[in-house]
Amino acid sequence: MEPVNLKRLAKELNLSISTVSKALRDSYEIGVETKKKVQELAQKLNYQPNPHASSLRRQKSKTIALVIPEIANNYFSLVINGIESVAQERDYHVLIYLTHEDLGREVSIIKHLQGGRVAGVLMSLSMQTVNYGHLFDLAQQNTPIVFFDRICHEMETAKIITDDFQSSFKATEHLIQRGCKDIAFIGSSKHLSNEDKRMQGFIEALQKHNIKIKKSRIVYCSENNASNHSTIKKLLMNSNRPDAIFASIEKLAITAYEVCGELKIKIPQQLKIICFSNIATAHLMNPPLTCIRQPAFEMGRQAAEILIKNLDKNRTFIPNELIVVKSELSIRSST
Amino acid sequence: MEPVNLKRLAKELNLSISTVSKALRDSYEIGVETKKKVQELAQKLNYQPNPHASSLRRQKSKTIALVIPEIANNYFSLVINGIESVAQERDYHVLIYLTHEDLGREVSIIKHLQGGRVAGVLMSLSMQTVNYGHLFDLAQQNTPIVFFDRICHEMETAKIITDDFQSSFKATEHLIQRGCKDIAFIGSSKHLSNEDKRMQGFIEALQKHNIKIKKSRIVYCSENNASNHSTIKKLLMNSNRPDAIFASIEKLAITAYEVCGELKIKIPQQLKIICFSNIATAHLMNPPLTCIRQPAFEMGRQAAEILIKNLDKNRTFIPNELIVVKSELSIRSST
DNA sequence: TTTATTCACGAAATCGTTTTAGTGAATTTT
DNA sequence: AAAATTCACTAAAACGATTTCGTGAATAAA
Repeated sequence: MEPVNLKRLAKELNLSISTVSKALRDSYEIGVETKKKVQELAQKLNYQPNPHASSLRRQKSKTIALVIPEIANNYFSLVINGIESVAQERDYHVLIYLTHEDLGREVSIIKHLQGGRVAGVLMSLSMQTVNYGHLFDLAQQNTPIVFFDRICHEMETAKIITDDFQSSFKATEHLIQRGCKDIAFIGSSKHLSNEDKRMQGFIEALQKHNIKIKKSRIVYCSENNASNHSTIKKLLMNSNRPDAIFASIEKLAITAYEVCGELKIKIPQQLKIICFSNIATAHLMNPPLTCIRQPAFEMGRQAAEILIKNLDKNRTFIPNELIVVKSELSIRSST
Repeated sequence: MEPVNLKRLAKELNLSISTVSKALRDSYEIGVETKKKVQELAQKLNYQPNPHASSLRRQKSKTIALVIPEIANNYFSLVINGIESVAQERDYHVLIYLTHEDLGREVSIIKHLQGGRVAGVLMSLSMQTVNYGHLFDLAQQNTPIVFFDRICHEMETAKIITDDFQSSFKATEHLIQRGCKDIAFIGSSKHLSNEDKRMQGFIEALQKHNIKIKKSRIVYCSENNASNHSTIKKLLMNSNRPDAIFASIEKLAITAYEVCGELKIKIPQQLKIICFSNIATAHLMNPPLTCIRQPAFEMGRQAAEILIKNLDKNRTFIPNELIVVKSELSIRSST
């Protein structure tokens, strides 16, 4: 079966390849009659331009890469929804890559992206990412990166975050108002930009209410579920355990629920739990989980929109910009 | 900054482009000394072959498309995890497309894929997909499709499913053993392959236990959450409501939980609920949800493996094959 | 010693599109 | 009437990698 490409269309219409190409892009150089003929035949034969040829010639592709730590995660799933909705509107394509919170994989993925496979990158850093050499390399090769949620402050580009500090502050105050005097903050990684803000918000809220900050109440977990479980269990088995847990990510709150089940600790009577989360069934949990809902979809949309707008303008460098989308506190029975 | 491509490497080493190309692919035509030199320089300059040029020339790309109905869904998230793990091993890239359960979008996405953008497609049909013209078109253009979960029986290719009939049968028997005499089956779409199997399993289990099958107890919902809510509410507000609900998908079970909350129906005392689901917090729900866990990750892996294996062998047609991966019943307090 | 074969490499075509630089003919301007 | 401009189109050169077909030199076989 003969392929349907420009050559085929040209031959069939007794025109040159360039005429056909221009006719399809509605160029002023081509007569209206000819244009119509070409477009009709293209339609009829269901001509689809070869994206590789096009990308090669134009030195840019209508493809962006999405690099995220994991996908079995409500936040990132919703982000993808937002990104995909913009991509589909704008006729862009989205490649997906998972780092699994592993710096090695992140580096290797970014390296693969250096060949010009994609026009731009949307990214949320892995927990382990402490230096940004690979990202600077990519940017230097004229592939712009837009960060969301777990951003890289050191790079000049657009970054979409939520109001981590404010939300964390508010959440902590909420716990204090509920009578908590000894709150533990459980974070996922010392290196992440948003973690840091969340911790700061937590600390400042305590300070404002004259609650002493104990170092032992700030616990960092890892990307390993089993070790997180034992870390939290150790925290809660102690005779003077905290009266509340503020988990910076959903996964840790879930682990905390599990540990409470094992240790027969009653939520919220003996321990209140709050966390940043986009879990869809928070209101159906036992007890319903109070959470700070991040505007995941909106963050995905904004990140994609900024990146694509710049790409469409042939900008290879994206101006520094920090966009903050507000999170929302949903108070439920766990606090 | 000069780009790092074959021309650049060739110039720097005083070799021809073809020699460099062959050296990098470890061709027998090139001397060991030269090979080493070339590979070292490539390493040093961090040469990354241009994927578009390569794809254009070879008339195939190391990219596959994943077309799924939605992503904010635990099943599909886990499937992606499986697919991505294989893709990363095999050095393939994954484009992601969402149909949002909409046939129009599905058709448009598949059409876009006809230009040879991808070497193959992994797919789960939308709820609305009743005819398969667009898919046959794609297959005819030598782009193989592997289906998973929501498959198209009419096409000759590989299909990965779970044992929907068996699992459904078992789940129904479980409800019967728990004393249920009037079970309602809530399905998501009449058109889906797996829905049908699940319904069959449900019916045969009832038949085996001599329970009369009432047509009114088989309810079909849609892709619209609000209308599903009122459908289920209507079912449960009735004075002679069923004593159990078997939801074919997670979303419907969640809606059922919500309706029970509104109507103050106690689960499992007044109504038992069971469903196909991959929700990570099923054990933390109130009450913990009994569910049939589909082997999502494994299904994703297998689908990707079959597709990629065939692509690597330059096969454009994938032999008919039906692979069944077993689901697992997790009994919890909701039944 | 002559002929074949292997070795190590290069020239050039090719993939399908885009784009620059024309080219005659028709039309308009001077 | 000559010159300039517009119109509608074409030829051909990219883009970067792959691959076929050579080609001289060195080695092996006759």
